[in-house]
Amino acid sequence: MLKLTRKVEYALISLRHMQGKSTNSISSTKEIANHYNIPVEILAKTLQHMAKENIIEAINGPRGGYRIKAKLNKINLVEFFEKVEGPLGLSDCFYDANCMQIEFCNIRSPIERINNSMINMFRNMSVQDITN
Amino acid sequence: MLKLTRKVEYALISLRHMQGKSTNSISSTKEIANHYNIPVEILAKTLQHMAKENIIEAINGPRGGYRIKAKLNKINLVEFFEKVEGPLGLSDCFYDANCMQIEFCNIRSPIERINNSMINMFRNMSVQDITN
DNA sequence: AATATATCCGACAAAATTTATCGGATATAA
DNA sequence: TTATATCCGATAAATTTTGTCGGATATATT
Repeated sequence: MLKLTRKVEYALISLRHMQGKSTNSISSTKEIANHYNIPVEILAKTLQHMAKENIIEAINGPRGGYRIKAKLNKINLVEFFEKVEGPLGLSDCFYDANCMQIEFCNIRSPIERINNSMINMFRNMSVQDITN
Repeated sequence: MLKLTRKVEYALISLRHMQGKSTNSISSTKEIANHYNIPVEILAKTLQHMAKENIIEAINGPRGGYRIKAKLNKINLVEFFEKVEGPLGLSDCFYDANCMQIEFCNIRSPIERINNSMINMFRNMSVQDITN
């Protein structure tokens, strides 16, 4: 409950890895996967996904790989989580109402308050707060 | 990602339901399950569990059921979540280190900071903040 | 005492989500 | 031309969450 997914963790690990290197330096999927013991294919997917979201940039061909493209201090964690994993919320009902309880639910608005607190907390942190 | 489980939701719905009734009034599993469209058996488990944790009290026999036992304003959400669902954390590694990355993980301490922020947030809210 | 209604509880099954794998395509530096 | 890298859809495995089943125990009511 209330956990991050591995995809998000792998994404953050990769960003921090890249940020530790000199600007324009390129990191390959294999390099990162080996270094941190991450399954290559799943990391590949994660990196491709981040590239599509313009967080990082892909360089094709041999000696290719990825490097950071976005300003990490400009991306807050809510944006980041949503880019990497999709919509955020303590319950599905805040973005995809399809719930047997919804009609008579007596905790929707209290949970929503808490949800907002959580989201605000993450909105006040940038990706760079983690990768630095 | 970052979601509450149904068990927690069912528990909160039940508590709020009971709190809406006069003191010492008893609510049966079936009553709550029917009212909120919750599968009876799974709600039964959840209520039994809360009874074991002394949050509510079970009355056996016909016309039995449950009523609130603890002071809900004295139970913060971290305690509550942990009683109902077990240990809390953005990552398993904070309470059960068994992770391929752990040796070289470069985001453990940053994630831990965020984890602490989240936990503090929940610690500053009581169950009653939801059930009232 | 018998009965009906409730909790109690372990084992199991289904469903959903997360995590990982496979196969083959495309891009490009050497 | 070749080797090395990204790209990407389909699928499979693993894990977690959610729900079901069967039968036991407790007790108010009749």
